[in-house]
Amino acid sequence: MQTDPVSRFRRFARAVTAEVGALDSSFLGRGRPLGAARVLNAIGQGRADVAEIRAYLGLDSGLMSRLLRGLEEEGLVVTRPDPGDARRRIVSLTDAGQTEFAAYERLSDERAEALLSRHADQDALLAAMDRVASALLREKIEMREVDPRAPEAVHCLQAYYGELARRFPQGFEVSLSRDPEAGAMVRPRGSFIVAFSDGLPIGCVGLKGTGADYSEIKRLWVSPAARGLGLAHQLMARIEAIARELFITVLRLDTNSALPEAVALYRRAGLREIDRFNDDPYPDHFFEKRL
Amino acid sequence: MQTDPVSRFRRFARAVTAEVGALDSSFLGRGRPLGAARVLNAIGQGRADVAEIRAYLGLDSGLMSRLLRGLEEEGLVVTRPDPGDARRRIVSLTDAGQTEFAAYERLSDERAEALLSRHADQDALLAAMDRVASALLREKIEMREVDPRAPEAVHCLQAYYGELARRFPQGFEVSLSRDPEAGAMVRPRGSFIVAFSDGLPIGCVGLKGTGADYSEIKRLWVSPAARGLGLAHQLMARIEAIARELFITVLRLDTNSALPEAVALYRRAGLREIDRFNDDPYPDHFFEKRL
DNA sequence: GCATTTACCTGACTTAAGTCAGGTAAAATT
DNA sequence: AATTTTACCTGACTTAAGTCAGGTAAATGC
Repeated sequence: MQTDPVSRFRRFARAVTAEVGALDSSFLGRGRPLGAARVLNAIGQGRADVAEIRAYLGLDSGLMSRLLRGLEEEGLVVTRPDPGDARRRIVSLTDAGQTEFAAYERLSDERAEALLSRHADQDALLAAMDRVASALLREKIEMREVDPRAPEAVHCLQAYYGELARRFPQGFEVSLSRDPEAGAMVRPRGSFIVAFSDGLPIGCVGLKGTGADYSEIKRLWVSPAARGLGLAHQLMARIEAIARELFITVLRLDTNSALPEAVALYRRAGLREIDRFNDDPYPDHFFEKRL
Repeated sequence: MQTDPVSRFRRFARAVTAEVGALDSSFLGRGRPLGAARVLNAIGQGRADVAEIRAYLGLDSGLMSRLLRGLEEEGLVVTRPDPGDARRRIVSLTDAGQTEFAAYERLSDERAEALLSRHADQDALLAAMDRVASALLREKIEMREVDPRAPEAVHCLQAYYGELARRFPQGFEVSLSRDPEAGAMVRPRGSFIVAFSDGLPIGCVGLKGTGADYSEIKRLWVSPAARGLGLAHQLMARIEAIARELFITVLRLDTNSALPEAVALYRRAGLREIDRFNDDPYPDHFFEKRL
């Protein structure tokens, strides 16, 4: 019986090999050997340093040199010496190279679309794919400070409000269109952080300068695809570090017992439970931390 | 922002390519070119017909011939003419070939284990991987009649009872050790079906001959990894076909409103709701279908 | 300032993979 | 029975990928 973890993983590998291999094969759709196509795409993704591309693709220096020359002869890339170190070379795409790279991207998109369109339960499938990818990439999660009105932030906040609406027994009213608190979550009064995993927004947290003698942590959310990876802790640590940068000395936050994992997280993170400090109807738990 | 389906799928492909590629590379761990190793493994998996292996691996007939001869020279496989068609050839592993194939399997297992061990949230990760694999392989689901006391069946039944225990407000008492009903779910009185996806049991259903003038459908279960693929319908259709084979004319079943998707399924499947026909404390919905 | 290291290039080579045009014997078709 | 098709084999060839031993020029270390 193939129910042990190793068998399950190997079954997964067998299942995705065919589909993912088909995606890779878009690198062969334009009459260019795989090696040259991979180099072109590495450059298209923004890699400019020859040594970096070589390390990324695991190529021999001689082979890399020949592949690059081939692309140069095709008129797709140009190289010039690194001004800071004339031994090194900087590569970039010409206009023709941009066009060719875009064609590869389109091919990949088309194959991905064709593969996906064969599946009826796309939402569930993509959710599971997000989960697998987030777990596999968990060491490469990147956090960026963004404006809470930026699309990445709005994406997270919509998911957050949607979840509140589902989980609060009394529901939750979304008033996202013009968030009155957004202005308080930008520097220098506050901040807003979005966590990305290979480009996909998977979590957020806000720091809201209230003008009073404390600041508030708001809208801590982690995508279902990324739960169990310790991301909420990382977000809390990061926003706390920013609070210190902004000379904030007292952090407060409120939450609801319908979100028991949030309550547990705040307790574990060393926040102290305090009395109600606002008259918001939703929260029933209140925390504080002095920095 | 990379939140559209195509970007999410491509992110998934990027994330798994590295890991799955590492698994594939176990085919290179024994000093044999990839092509030869793939042929050896195809034979080890039970493929015996040369033409079938050629089609499966997408090889040219000349190349296949040479790879096979190489393996023969290594003493790993033997070929003999197909007795039914002397043009065709049957390949099988020698003892040395068996040993070599087992070594490849061990390599793959070890790599899989190493990859998995790097992940803390294994249960959630494997659940998501099962879901992805089941969706990708949904056209290759295989249903087999098995004894309800066989390990594959017990695996499904444990999952089934576990889910009942979680979902019934009053809980559910598992008395699996010696299932008194198992004997009524084997031919000629009844039947038990397990659905497999590339070896993993992902669903089951039982047909219980009661001795009375009706038979019962019992223990319809679909793994969370395979929901949304229409498997429950397939299982119902299959068990109904078997009931006809056994000259059963009336099918009954009971279920509980804590399982709304089951109630909805039975209604959609054309079963008629009837009055309570037993004094089991758990069910509160009763269905019948005349064949 | 001089030796060493580094980044890239070049030429000669090997290996793996695959293609293509025949060829043989058995099976299927007419 | 003759023809065609099929399954496999063989030899000659091409291409892609990669390896290895030098070589040049710039940067670095002592």
